[in-house]
Amino acid sequence: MINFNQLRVFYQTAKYLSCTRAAEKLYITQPAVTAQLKFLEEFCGLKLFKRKGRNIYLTDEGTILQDYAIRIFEYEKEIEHVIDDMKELKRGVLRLGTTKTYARYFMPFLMTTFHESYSNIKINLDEGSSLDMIHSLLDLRNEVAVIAKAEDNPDVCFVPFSQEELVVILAPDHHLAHKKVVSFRELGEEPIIMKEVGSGTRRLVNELFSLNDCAPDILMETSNTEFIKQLVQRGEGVSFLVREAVGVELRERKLATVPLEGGKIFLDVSIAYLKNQHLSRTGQAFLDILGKLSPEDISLQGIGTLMAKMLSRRNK
Amino acid sequence: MINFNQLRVFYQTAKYLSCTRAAEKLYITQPAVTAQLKFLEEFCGLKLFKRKGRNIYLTDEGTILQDYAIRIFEYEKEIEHVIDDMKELKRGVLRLGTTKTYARYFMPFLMTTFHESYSNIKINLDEGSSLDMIHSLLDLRNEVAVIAKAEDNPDVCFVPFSQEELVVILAPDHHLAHKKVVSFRELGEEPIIMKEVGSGTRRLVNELFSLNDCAPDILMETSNTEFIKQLVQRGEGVSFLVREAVGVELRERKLATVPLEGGKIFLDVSIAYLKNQHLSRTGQAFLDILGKLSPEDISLQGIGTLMAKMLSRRNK
DNA sequence: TTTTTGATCTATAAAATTTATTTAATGGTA
DNA sequence: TACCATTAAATAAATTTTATAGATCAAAAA
Repeated sequence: MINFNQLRVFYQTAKYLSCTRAAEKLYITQPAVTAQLKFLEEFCGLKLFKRKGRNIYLTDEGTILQDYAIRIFEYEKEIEHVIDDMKELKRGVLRLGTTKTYARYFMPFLMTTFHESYSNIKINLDEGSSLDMIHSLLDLRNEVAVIAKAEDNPDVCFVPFSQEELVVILAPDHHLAHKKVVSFRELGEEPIIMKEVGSGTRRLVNELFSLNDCAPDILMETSNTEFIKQLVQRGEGVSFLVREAVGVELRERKLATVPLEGGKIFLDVSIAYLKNQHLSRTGQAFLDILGKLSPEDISLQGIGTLMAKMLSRRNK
Repeated sequence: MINFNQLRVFYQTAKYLSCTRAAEKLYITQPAVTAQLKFLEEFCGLKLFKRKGRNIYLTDEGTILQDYAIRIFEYEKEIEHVIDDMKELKRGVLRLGTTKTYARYFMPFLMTTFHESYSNIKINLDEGSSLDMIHSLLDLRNEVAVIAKAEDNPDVCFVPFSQEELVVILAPDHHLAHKKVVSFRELGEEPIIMKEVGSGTRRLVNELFSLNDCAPDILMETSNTEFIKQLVQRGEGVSFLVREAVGVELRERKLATVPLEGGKIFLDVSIAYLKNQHLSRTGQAFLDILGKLSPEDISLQGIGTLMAKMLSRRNK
């Protein structure tokens, strides 16, 4: 194993062909240089310098070694630069997790906002169900997740961030479609097309059904929102989705919605990260960006309002 | 300045994702690893590992740093390899000096012989007068020189190596060409074409003239042997050259020679190197090769005999 | 299943040791 | 004389070890 301290002393001495100069550059005394050079020569089993009078010169072996030393210490500079970059968030990775729904409807926006402040941080966006994303945090695959609180976990910290309205969707010609209001009990009679296990939407829907002392009659379950929309459109059953996700279809009357008895329901969107794990600087930076959106934004507002806020802030 | 010891510990720990394993590989105890990692993280101002239970994982920053560490320590291996090669004379440079005459007439032979034993050592052959070569030793430009002893120097060590016969050369139709024997006094009457200042031949010739209480009448001086031959051939004057250098011309009767009164004269060929300077391994190896030719070869034998010897030894 | 036990890791603190550096004095060279 | 390298002893700094604790996991036992 090469002693890099000795190599560094050699490098400087070879550069200036002077122990004294090398000592100055290294902020040590000159005898320390002589000593380290001696150790290095002993280690190599080679004379690296020729001493002539009060001057020193490289031997041929020394010259060969110098070539390599130069590369090593140029490389060191590079590493130091990289470390500084990472410290100053000029370089790094942010591993984010989110659900497909959010990924599609507002993550691009959050990412753009983050990217404006930290343009050199590579964002790695992972998608899956809310539960999958919680697991990805626990497995350290992701650092921050923007998800619905699908399941409580003692090791995960959930910061409420926004709320999304959840709406019942049905085919426009569905027999419930024209009712003024619909109850969970009524919906319990209908075949339900449910999001997959682990989904925050599913958790909320299940909760609401059991609050109303009934249970959903699950016909199918899938993680694919497009599937759900198409199935509902064909009248296979009814489902629940975030309003933002079906805005177009509702407007184009491909899908319909009915107000729920008891008023609107909302899905909490949270920022999740591990409790007992130091957040990386990039993760922290992302939270800071999100934090600037609150606290007013952490209210009963859908993402549409939130995005408007962010946009206005950006324009300032 | 990066502490390479810390980086090395980091490198091994990142490789095995285990402090214990890294400690084994580094032949230190595990707490030493933990400590060094802590120092490195402090230096960087970045978390490099995530601790989860009894395992550790790289953070993103750690992964980036690892890329660089890998390169550094792969490079270290390369350097160690180069050092070994130099030690084992599988790599290196031999800077040799010699005079034009020898360079032409027997250095190629010496070099080939050396190259057979040390095929990876680059030979750098420098040419000049004997005196030039002595200066090149003193200036550390060359390490070993094969020259005539042109001038004594307290810092240079001369090891007699061979002897070359020096002959008078004259035009075949020169009025002295057919004498049985010629004296220096007679030659003092003739215009002499002399080798340049610093030449070993010149020194010997001068010495011999003054031993005979006369001095050469120098018509011209040059370092170029071919010039001398042509000038002598045209009858411009007489000169002295090593017999080996004029073998062809004598045989073809383009030049003539006359025996000298007092018998043959010889030029000592010596191996010269600095007294108070450690010889490099390559230099030492070259001397060893030459040393194997002696001691019988260091006798009154010309280079022709010597080469025959070397050849025979090679064929064994 | 749940609990317990033992093995395995990492972390920490203090002491011991090794390594590097400084101080002071020496010697050689221009 | 001034400058630079070397040497040796003393000192400072770094690294490592020893000893110990805490956490987790897997297998064994309740």
